[in-house]
Amino acid sequence: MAGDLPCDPDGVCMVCKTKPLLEECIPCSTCVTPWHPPCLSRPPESLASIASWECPDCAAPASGTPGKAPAAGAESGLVAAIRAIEADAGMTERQKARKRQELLSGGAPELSGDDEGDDMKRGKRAETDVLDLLGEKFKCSICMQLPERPVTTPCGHNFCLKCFQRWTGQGKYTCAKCRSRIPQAMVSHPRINSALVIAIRTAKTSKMSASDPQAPVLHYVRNEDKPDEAYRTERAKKAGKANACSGQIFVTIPPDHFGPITREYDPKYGEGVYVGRTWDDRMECRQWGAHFPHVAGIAGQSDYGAQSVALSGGYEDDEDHGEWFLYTGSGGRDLSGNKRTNKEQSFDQKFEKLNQALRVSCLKGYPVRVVRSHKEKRSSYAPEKGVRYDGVYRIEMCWRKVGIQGYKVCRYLFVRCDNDPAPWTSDTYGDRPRPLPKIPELKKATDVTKREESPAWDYDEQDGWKWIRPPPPSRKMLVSPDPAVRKQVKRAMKHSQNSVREMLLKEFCCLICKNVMKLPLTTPCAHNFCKFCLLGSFDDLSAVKERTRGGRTLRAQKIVRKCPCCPNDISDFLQNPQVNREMMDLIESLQRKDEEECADRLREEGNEEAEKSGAEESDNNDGKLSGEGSDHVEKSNPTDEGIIDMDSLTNKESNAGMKMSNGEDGMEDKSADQNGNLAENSNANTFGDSNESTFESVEAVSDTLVYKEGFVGKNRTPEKDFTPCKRKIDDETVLTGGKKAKAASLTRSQKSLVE
DNA sequence: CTTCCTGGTGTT
DNA sequence: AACACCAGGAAG
Repeated sequence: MAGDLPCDPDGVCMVCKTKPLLEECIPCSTCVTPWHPPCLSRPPESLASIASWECPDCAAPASGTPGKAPAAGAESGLVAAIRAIEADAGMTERQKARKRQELLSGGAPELSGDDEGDDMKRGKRAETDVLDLLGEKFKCSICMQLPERPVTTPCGHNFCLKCFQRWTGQGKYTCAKCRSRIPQAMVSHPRINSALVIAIRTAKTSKMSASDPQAPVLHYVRNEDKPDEAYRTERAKKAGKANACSGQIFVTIPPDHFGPITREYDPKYGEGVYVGRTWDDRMECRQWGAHFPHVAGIAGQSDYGAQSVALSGGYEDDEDHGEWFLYTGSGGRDLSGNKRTNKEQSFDQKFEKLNQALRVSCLKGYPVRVVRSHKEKRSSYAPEKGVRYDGVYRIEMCWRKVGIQGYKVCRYLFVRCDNDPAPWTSDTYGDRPRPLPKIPELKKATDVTKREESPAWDYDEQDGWKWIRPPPPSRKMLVSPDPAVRKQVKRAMKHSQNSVREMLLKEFCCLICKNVMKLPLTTPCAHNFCKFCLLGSFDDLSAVKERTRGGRTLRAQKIVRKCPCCPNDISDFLQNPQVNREMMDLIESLQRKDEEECADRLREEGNEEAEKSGAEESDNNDGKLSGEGSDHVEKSNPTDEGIIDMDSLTNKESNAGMKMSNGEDGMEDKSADQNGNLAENSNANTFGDSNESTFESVEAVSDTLVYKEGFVGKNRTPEKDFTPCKRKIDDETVLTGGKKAKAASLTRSQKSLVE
């Protein structure tokens, strides 16, 4: 059984290491990977069965995630379709690969509504280009497909998580492509390269959703006197962010809002909280409404339902399988004194309070938002750092059982039901209804609760997941929607439509210099950096400290070097870091294309400007943002410029970097880096003015709002006594680009303090 | 890594 | 007003 391996990309059988002729190999009918029959433990019996032969990997899919495969009924059709593609002599290999991908990702992309504007069409064309590029550049070296849940080895090769795990599961601890050793840590805890995931997915899907807000009830809390970031009151200055107060709430959902936070609730950027959105900490997550409680894992009301949960490793009974997980209720612990958390359980959990709230959501079939925190160390699906929004799940059933610590715990089966794919997959489409996984512990469960009525949130063949019955009305309804807010939302939504390539390039940022990576390295902890940035951030790269004393060499001492983004020791990786070639190729192709498009756009805009420059001037005099033109200039400039500037910079730099790469190491690179930063700062300054005016106008709008109650209570006067919570690097705000306005680095309250 | 310990915020 | 809560620095 073990030991069955396919041929590698060069056609060399991974078992016998010979290179059989192509005709000698048989392709798997599903994944089309070639295999060397003499090396198979169970080769196909007859000639006839070769045509429909499935490789060991496809025939025995890894257990675990349910429903990942296409619907059973469609399968035979799928296989036939793939074979038809393979048999088509009129297609090049690339075209075939492309077709296979389309099939496997759930059918050809439907290009609906061709009546969209020119912009949209260009967008679509760009995407398919990018998808082509991806298909060319990125292949899991085992299955030869676009990597699914990609992981990157220290030697710079990319694999599907599953292929990788299958490979290492067979006791192979060397790279399937280059035979370099794979470190044990990566074998036991492979990390998904999320930058790659997002890139692949952005290329596949168009984020330009057509959802037109049909007058949602906008909830607005009076909190504009709060700073943008979490802060601490005079009294709370002692300890860390634990005692911070929340900054502004940016979204306009009521605190008891169920389901996704869509763009119409986001007057700031008009994006809403998209799946995969990550924040530094729980406070920031709270500010975007994904999960309001700062400490608690469950947001909800026992008589009403639970809106969201956090998976952050607080309860050892939790079990995370990505698309579904088993969640543990809260309570059962002694929290007397000022303990926030106490891992020790000393009594049984019951279905009351927040546990009951979850049960209500289960019974009603409400969507529950899920955030995962980096603190959940046991899950492969947890983010590397911060807190990430992973979409909505439904609680299919709940029960009680005796937990690991011997007391009863409440248990919930969460199953994903989001229209957007999860952050760890490069799927194009979101979830489809999937069969419930087998839960062995159910045998010993008590108080088993299942939903009787039809779920309020359910799947519709046409529209995907949606409210089948109306969502529960908010009990904290506050304001009548102000037309100004709606206008603001609309404007923000327009601006959020970045071009695919811009988004992609943003994903391929070096986490140190924040520019698009050149010579990208992927650490075993799945962080991406420019080679020079990473190497340059360590002054001495020798593996060990050679301690010499009196001419004698003492025992060498290993040096620990932490990844700049996480506490992992990457000193082994630094000994022989290999550039992720595939990623580099892709970045370079993207940059080339981006230049082309920029040129295109400039030409077009030049024409447009010329056409209607007369009309615009009168608009601008008004000062208020009336026309799209002025609007566009004001708000999109900072992001646009930032990106364009970044690119041109990187291009210059990468040229320089390439030439330099022959010569000596980090010195030059560092100076280049500094240049980059300098340039960026000056850029920020240059546009500071326009930014500020945008800000003021936005706030002026907010101030006109009516409110009944707010989050600011208890006579708190943050302006007078807050200190902002520490931020690591100032330019972090700048670098997140469009997400956070650059002006945000200086909050309004801070400004007033300065004055 | 573990332990200590602060005093936010929503719910009861 | 009391209570509960899957934080998060800092120190050991």
